[in-house]
Amino acid sequence: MAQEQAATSGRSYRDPCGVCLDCAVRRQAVCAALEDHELGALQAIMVSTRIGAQQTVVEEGQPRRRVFTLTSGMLRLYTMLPDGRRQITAFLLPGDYLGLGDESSYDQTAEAVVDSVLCGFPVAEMDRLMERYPRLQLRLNQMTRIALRQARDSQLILGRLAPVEKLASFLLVLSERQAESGEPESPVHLAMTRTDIADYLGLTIETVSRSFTKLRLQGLIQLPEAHQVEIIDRRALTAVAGITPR
Amino acid sequence: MAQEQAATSGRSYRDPCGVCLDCAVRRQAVCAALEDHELGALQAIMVSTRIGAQQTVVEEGQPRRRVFTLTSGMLRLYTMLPDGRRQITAFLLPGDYLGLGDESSYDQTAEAVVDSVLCGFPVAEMDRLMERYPRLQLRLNQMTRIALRQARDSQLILGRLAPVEKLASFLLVLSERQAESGEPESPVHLAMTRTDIADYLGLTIETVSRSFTKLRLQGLIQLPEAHQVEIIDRRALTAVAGITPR
DNA sequence: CGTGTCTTTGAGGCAACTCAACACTCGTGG
DNA sequence: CCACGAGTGTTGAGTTGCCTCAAAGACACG
Repeated sequence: MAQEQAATSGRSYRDPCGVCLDCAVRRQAVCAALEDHELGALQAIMVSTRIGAQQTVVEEGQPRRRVFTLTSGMLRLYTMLPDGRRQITAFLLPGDYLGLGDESSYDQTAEAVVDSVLCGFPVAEMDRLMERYPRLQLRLNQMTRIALRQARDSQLILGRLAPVEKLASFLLVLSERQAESGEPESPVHLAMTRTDIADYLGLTIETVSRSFTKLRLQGLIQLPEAHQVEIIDRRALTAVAGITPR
Repeated sequence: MAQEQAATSGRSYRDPCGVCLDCAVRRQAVCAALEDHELGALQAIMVSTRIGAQQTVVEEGQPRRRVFTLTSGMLRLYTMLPDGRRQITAFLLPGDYLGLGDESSYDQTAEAVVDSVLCGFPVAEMDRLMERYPRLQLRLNQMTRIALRQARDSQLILGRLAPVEKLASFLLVLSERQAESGEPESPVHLAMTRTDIADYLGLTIETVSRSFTKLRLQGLIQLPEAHQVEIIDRRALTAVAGITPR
């Protein structure tokens, strides 16, 4: 396992050039709740952080002092059992918020899947800001509700779908999220490894690999590279998934 | 399947005698956020509803017009696949709130496991009340965060635990929740059927039954009745569960 | 060019599922 | 009072499919 190598944080700094106004996730993240002229207040408490792939952002059990918006890259959120079994509960994409479910301490570990950039906010100052701008609070609640729905979708996938169905629905969700970010639906880019996918879907890497092969042999997808999935027959893939992705 | 028999609501009425002040879940439910003298506002929009076992409270897809606090009994929240496979994502106990994750329409079906009593609130009036009492809003957000954490715990259980481990952790969680309600920890009362447990843990009823037998033969539990579980060796049961319940 | 990581594929075993039968409880009605 | 049927839970036998173990290919990096 490579991700145990480092728990160090990346370099932090007041972002010199990238202002919130020009941010790539300005319309997706928490900040979407604020008007342009209100952004300064958020930017004043914001610290931009770059983090390398496989590095830990926050660790389960640590005091929850900062919350984050992911602006680029990808994070995995996971819980680990004493014997090493791991369950990834979510992949965070740009615009997503880190710290939604946590109370006084983080209850899951967050690691960067690839090099990522985060906006960090001190919890205390964020709380003050939410009192000042109630819409910020409302937006955060909405994002928590969305996360809850996603977690419950995941429960269905983990509990009742067969391996191929799990993978099909996973690919469709990724495809949808790519589309939401303005990228094309079809060549789905898998930033995570097969191990990550397995630990997200409750499978072994071998079963994940075999499921990819099955979908490929059925002509539903193509795999030009291991991390590039071309969706050939979306309708059939949806049928295999058993569920209509939200 | 018996639960398809009825989608009718129980009788609704302004509760004549039971006032919020004397409510059994006054300190656990949303209303815990309000002072005694503020309760009247909540009670004014509240409609108490009795619902029989197996009856549907809200159905997936319906417009979310009312939200509820469960005051007695038990609900199951579930999603169903077109082919009949079912995943129960949560069991709601007295004090729990129904409608946390939903936006404009319910995204899961809620059914009564046993005869239950609910406090119903029109969404529009509840929203107005939350503006008037910000603490109500905060409390609801906190409950959503708790639900999110529970859903993520469930993801771990579904994705990475073996059947016996799943059942052990399920029993421990129920035991804990009983204790929170002031009841004894040990004879855990299982209001739901084996089918419900199976659909919650991602197993078949036979595997659930065999797992009960395994725990019993190992001397960790006793089963005087099918719905009564005496926890004999809590430490060993926790070890089997693999996780420390929150 | 060797080393390490990641992915895929193959072979075999075991555990959970499927199918089936039986025990038990609880109503209902003869 | 007992026979009967429906619903629920347990147990057994057999099968399927996922996991385990193993190996080889692909690729990046030093």
